[in-house]
Amino acid sequence: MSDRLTKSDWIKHGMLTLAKDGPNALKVGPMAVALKVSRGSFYWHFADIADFRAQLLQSWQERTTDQVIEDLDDHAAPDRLKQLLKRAFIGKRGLDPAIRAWASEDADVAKVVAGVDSKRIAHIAKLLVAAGVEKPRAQQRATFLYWAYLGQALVMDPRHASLTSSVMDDISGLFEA
Amino acid sequence: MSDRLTKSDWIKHGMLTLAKDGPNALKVGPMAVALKVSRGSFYWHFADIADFRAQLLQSWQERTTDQVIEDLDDHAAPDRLKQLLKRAFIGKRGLDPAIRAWASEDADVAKVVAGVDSKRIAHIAKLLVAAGVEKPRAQQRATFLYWAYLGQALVMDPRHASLTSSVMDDISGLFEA
DNA sequence: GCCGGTCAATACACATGTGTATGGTGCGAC
DNA sequence: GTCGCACCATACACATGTGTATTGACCGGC
Repeated sequence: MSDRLTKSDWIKHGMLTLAKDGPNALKVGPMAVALKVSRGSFYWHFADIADFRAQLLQSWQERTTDQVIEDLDDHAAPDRLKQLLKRAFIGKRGLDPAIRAWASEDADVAKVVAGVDSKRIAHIAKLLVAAGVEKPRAQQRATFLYWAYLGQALVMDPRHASLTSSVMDDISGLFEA
Repeated sequence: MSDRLTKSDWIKHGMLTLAKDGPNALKVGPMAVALKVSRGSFYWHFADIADFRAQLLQSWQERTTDQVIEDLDDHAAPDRLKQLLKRAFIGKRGLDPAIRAWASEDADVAKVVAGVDSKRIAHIAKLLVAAGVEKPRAQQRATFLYWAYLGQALVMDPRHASLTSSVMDDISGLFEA
């Protein structure tokens, strides 16, 4: 085998770069240096930077929707909401902050992110309905809960970036009422 | 008088640029074009771009803390939480999205933003305590509420970017219990 | 009236990033 | 073995952004 790269090696490194240094660091030169190849490699796999960014974005989109489905199937119905909230609010930050920063500067990205937001909110609403909340109210509360999820991922002060498990019990109790 | 610019003209335009096109658009050349002066003007008022960005950031910081104080004094004690939430969740997006995107790429900015986050959370916690929630629980719920505020400002799907007044009554009721 | 300080235009040197063109290397098929 | 293709290096042209140095216009104080 060789030390040569594939298209998905570039994408993978793009994800890391995005998470670590933000969308602004998605430059051909620096990435090529980090991967210890020249820029010629990049332009063999991708037409241009826009092409690369588009594929990166699509890859993220597929990945996050897959994740939602996993979360959905992991637990029995009654505890699903509580489990989802715990997982969302106690776990580590993912790519969401960087993706959001990216979306705030690129309308195409914003469109994709909006779609993901919609699906996630719909999912939470379904769980709330299953927990006994009336449909319209569930829709509003799901929106609110999703806001909180997003905000949590984006708070800058690390002292306010996580909550304990028992606190989540308190809050998810509030919303199931 | 003259059509000449002052330092605060540049800062003001920096704010607009930040809100409209994100931190990435804070370039000397384009801003000079927009203000119909040459880059020579910029470099008379500011040492360099870092200087400009620092002053812009500080200006934002002072402005937001002033705003919080205004909000605090505007209403009588019993309704303060509800009013604050309504104002935060029904109003328009401010500079927060752009500032946050900026912070995700610049550690110095992140530090300032973290400080602002702390102050805002402490403020909400105080209102919750005044509404009858025990102190430790109030602290946690304030954090959660602030997450939601942030998330609201950052959701990309416009369909999920605001809630009606009555919904806010529902939710603020939950948190005062 | 001229003079100094304030503000701005212009021109330059430099750095970084993109994209292209062309040539080079290694490996598998045959 | 050599041929072709996949992958990469190198060199170039170009665009955009930063920062400096020099010069110039305007306005108030004296």
